[in-house]
Amino acid sequence: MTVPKQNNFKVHFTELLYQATEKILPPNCEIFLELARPKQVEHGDYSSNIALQLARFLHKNPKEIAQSLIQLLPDSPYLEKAEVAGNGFINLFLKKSAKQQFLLQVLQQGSFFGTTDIGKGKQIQVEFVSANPTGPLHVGHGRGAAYGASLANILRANGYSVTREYYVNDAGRQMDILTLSTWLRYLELCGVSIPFPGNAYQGEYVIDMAKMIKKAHGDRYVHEPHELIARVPPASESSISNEDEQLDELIQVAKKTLSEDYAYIHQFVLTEQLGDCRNDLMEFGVEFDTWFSEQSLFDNGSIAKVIAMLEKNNMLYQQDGALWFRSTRFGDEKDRVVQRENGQYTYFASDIAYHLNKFERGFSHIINVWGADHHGYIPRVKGAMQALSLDPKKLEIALVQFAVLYRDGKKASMSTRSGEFVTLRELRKEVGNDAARFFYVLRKSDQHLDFDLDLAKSQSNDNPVYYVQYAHARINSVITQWGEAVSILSNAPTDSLSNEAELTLIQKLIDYPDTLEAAAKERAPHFLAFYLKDLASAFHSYYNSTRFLVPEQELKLARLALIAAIQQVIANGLNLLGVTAPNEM
RNA sequence: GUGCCCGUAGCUCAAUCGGAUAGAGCACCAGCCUUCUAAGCUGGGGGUUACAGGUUCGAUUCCUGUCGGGCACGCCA
Repeated sequence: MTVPKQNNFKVHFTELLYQATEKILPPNCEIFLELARPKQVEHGDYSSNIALQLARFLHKNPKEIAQSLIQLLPDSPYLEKAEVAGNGFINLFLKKSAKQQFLLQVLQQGSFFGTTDIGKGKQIQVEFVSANPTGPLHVGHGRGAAYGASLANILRANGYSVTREYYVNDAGRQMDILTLSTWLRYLELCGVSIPFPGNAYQGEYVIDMAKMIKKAHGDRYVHEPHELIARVPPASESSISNEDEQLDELIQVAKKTLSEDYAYIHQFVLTEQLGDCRNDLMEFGVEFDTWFSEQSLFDNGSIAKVIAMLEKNNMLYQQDGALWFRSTRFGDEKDRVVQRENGQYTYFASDIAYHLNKFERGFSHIINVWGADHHGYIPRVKGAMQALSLDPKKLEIALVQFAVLYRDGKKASMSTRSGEFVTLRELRKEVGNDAARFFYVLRKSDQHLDFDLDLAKSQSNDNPVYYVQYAHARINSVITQWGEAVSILSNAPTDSLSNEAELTLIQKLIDYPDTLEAAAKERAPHFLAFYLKDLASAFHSYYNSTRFLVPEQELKLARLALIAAIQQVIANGLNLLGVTAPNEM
C-alpha cells in the first residue's frame, strides 16, 4: 500500500470529493471545498459541508445533494465509508488499515515527518526583534523573538527559503541619547559632578559601560563641566518637549566637546549593546542570517536615492521648511515628514529605503514582526511601497502584542526609560529558556499575553511545557527499558493497534502535517503549541490505560511503534518552537 | 475626540474561508501508585460567547449601534 500524495489523507479525500462535486456543479457558483476534522468521533475522520453550500445554487435539499455526491465518489483504498448526517454533512471514515500503515511513515520520515512543500522554495524574509541597541532586551522583545524565530522555523519546514533579519537602528537620536548618557555617567565616575537628566537612559548598564570606558581610557574623555552644567535641564518643572530640546542641546554640546572622540563612544556603546543583544538572543535559541544596519543606508546613499525616486514620482512636497510624503494618497491619516526642517532625514525616510532594499534583494514575500504599538505606522510604509510601484501585498506586517508579566498574581512593571524593567535575560534565568519560548507562543500573537512567572517556573503538572516534555521523556524511558534498536520499529507490524485510544492517537499524528501547514499559512505558531499539548494529553491518557511492554511480541512492537511515532512528532514540534525535548526529567 | 485591535466558564485561553451538542488547562469536589517516570490519569459541577438589532438554512465568527478594555494618533524611533 502506498500513502496518498503528501502523505495526506485530507488532501486525498478532498480530491475524491472534488471529482464527485464537479459532476453536479452548476456554472458560476463559488463554493469552498475544504474538509474539516469533526469534533465528534461519530462524525468520522473528515467531514464536508459542501452539500449545504450547494443547496442554494441547486435549489435542492442538502441531504439529497449529499446522498448523490456519495454515490459519485470514486473508489479509494483508504475510504472505509461515507455517510450523510441528518443535516447534510458528508462524513468520511478512514480505513483502519490506512491508519495503521500511516504510523510507519512517521517513523520512516523521522525528523522530516510533517514537513510540506507548500512554500515551493520561495524566498521569504522574516524581520523581527529589531530593537534599538540602546539597552538590554526586555520581555516585550522576547515575545517578538520567540514568535519570529518559531514562525521562521515553521515556514522553513513548509518549504520556504527563509531569511531571518534584524534591522539595527544604529543611526538615530536614541543612539545619541545613549552615547550622551554613557558619557555623563563616565564624567560622574571621573569626579565631574553634574545632574543626570531625567530623560536620559537611567539603566545600570549605562554605568557599566562608563566604567569600561574609564578602565580602558582613564580620564581621556573628561572635559570641563561649566558649559555642561549650564545646559542640563531642570529636574522637573519643564514640559516634556522642553526637556527633549534640552537633551538635544546636550547632545550637540557632547558632539562639539568630544569632537572625534564622540564617534568612538558612539561606536563603543553600539558594539557593546548589540553584542549583548546578540548573545542574549543566541542563548535564547534565536539566530539571524542578517544584521542590517540603518546607518549603511545613509552611508551608501540609499536614502537620498529613494527620496529622489519619490520626488520624481511627484510624491513629495515642501511645507514649513520640511519635506513631506503624500501618504494620504494611500489611505494614511496624514502626510508624513521624510526630511526635517534641520535637513535630517526622519526614521520613516530610512525605513522607506530599507523596504525598497528588501525588495531589491529579491524576496518574493516579506514579513515584518512588529510590536502592536506600531500599528499606526503600517499605512505609511505600505503607502511608500505603492509610491515606489512595489506590490504592498508582498509586505506583510505581523503584529505582536506586549507580554505582561505576573508575579504573585500582580503585574510586574516594564519601562525601558525608567530603568525598572524586566529584561529578557532575567526572565530566561528565572523560568528557563524552554518555558519562556513555549509560554511566549502559547497565545495568538496579536493578543495580549499574561505571562504567569510562577506557573512558568513551577515544576508541576500545571505547567504546559513540562507536560509536553514529560510525555517525550516518558516514552524514552519505556523504549530504553525495552532495550532494542528503535530503527526496527519502522517496519513493525501494526495490525494489532485497534482500540479506540490507539486509533485516535494515530489520527492525531495524521493531523500533524495539516497543523504545521496551517501554522505557516496563518502565521500562527500557537497552533503547534496547542497541538502538542493535545497530543501529550492523549498520550498520557493512553499511558495510564495501557501497558506497552507486554509479552505478546507483535502487540508489543506495534505499541512501541505507536509511542515512538508520538515521541518523534513531539520532538519535531518542540524543535520548531525552540524548546528542547528531554529524554529524562 | 479620530483610527485599529479586543470582550467566550470564577481565572488564563482555544475554536482552521460562517457549520453539527462552543472546547482545553487552572481553581473547586470525588477517586487512582506492589505494575513501563504520579511533572501522570479517571469522573463531576460550571456558559444568554459584553449588550441590542441585522444578514441566512445556520453567527463566537460577517454588518450596524451601545457599553467596557488596550494601543496609536511627533519634523521620536
